[in-house]
Amino acid sequence: MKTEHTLIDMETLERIAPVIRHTAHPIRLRILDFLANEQMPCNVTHIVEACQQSQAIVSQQLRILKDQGVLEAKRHGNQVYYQVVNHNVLLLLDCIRRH
Amino acid sequence: MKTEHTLIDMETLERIAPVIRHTAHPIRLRILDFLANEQMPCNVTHIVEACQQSQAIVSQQLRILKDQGVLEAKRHGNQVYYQVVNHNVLLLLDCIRRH
DNA sequence: TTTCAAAATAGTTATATTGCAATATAGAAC
DNA sequence: GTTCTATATTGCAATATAACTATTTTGAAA
Repeated sequence: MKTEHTLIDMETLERIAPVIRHTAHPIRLRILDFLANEQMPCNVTHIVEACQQSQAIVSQQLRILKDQGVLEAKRHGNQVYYQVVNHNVLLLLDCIRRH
Repeated sequence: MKTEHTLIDMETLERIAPVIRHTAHPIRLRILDFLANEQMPCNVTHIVEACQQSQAIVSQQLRILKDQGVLEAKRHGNQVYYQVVNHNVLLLLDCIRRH
């Protein structure tokens, strides 16, 4: 008896692969790990500290994650707070912890 | 009471991110999904069929996955059989199925 | 309205990745 | 050896990504 073959279709793979690919970057993973730990929206300054990278670089990475629909941003006066909205990508972090 | 912060260290992220990044590619995910389904080493011709791509392209993708330590190849006479050896990356497929 | 802090964007250069066509290698069979 | 089948590699050209510096925008406060 052979196991049923139901491969994920290519359209799905083509749609999701870029999200994972864009997420699989050291700084961006750090951002996600940090936000997941904090369990609340955090402002950019706070995230910059957690990453130990320049503000410009972190801001770029935040934008990439936002473009991929992984994060969402909300401005409160002077500051912008980011939070994870695609919680599936957090599975990547579990995947890494188990490595 | 605040939750303990133990972020994954940057060295680990820098080491693992490329593996995930190289895996997050439509054809390479398809290869993994196929091999995971077959549950046994498969030869290149078989994999090419599953991918519906040219032999050259599939061969390139196989090499990339091998370089990343995701797959291993064994030659038997004329043919080369590939199998998944880093089973952690299969979590990506679960991650995609849940999307 | 000037100033300041927070965050985003632009511009640039270097490097990596992709897809594809052509060619090469490895082993089996004759 | 020659031929055939299976697989790998090479060389491009196009495109994408990375890192970094400098500059700009935004909103708050003086």
